[in-house]
Amino acid sequence: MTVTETAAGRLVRIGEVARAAGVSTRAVRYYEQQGLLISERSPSGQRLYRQDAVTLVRFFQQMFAAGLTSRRIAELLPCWDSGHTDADQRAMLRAERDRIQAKVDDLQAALDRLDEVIAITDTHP
Amino acid sequence: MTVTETAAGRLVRIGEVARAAGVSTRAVRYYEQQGLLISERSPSGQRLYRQDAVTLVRFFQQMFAAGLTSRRIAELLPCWDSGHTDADQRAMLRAERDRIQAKVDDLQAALDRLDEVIAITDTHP
DNA sequence: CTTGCCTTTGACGTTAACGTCAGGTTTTAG
DNA sequence: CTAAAACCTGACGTTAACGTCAAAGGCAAG
Repeated sequence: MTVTETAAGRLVRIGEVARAAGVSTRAVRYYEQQGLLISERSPSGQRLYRQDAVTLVRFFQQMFAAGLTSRRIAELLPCWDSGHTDADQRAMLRAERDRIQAKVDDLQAALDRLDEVIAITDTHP
Repeated sequence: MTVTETAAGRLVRIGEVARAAGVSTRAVRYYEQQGLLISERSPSGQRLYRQDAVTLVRFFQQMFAAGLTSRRIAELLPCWDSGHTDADQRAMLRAERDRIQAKVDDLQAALDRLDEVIAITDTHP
């Protein structure tokens, strides 16, 4: 309990963030390099993250799974941080939303194709 | 109309296949190299495909979009060609089906997150 | 003090489905 | 016949999100 532990929360090292979020430390360093995470540094140079970094990393994983690049996520981060958005950001949000929706439709179509084949091959031993 | 043009259908060159399926000729050669397509060769060495190759290529595109690798598609091709499947193939079919379904769920979750943000930023100019 | 785990920077490796260029042959349109 | 368009093989380039290894420091426990 040092003087620096105020309402801002406890600071955690990279390993704890990685374990809590279910990713590698390499991934966390990569996110920081891409401008997705910010860290303070201990006197010896070790990264210290705020504990909400764990939530952020989980969110990044979800966006990556949806096909967003780290660049795009970085461009849209202000929408979460500040709640403020300009016209460009709103357009990007809708574009990504539409792209994901199209992808869902594609996947659903592929799923239907596979289910057809499964049904046929199951009744056709 | 040569003697070889029987009920098997007309043979088309790679460019026609590519255009009809909406891909590059490079992609078609790649598919053949991966064992997804078969071609006869003209006396001068040009690839000649059966016209149903177009349907196949479109199908490959759909499977690629669903995250299947060319290797996996090649392993499952007999399920379409012959209708016959062994236990391994049926297991693979279900595994891919489940993986795609999980991916759809992930995408839907990401979509909901984005829609939340869009709703907030739209009412919060 | 030393053992062992955690962290650092730096840099090369991976993967899949092609893109792209080079240099040469073939087919087609006129 | 000739020029353009299409085709061939071969081979290197691309991309994103990390994996992996190297060499070296840092930190609590016993």
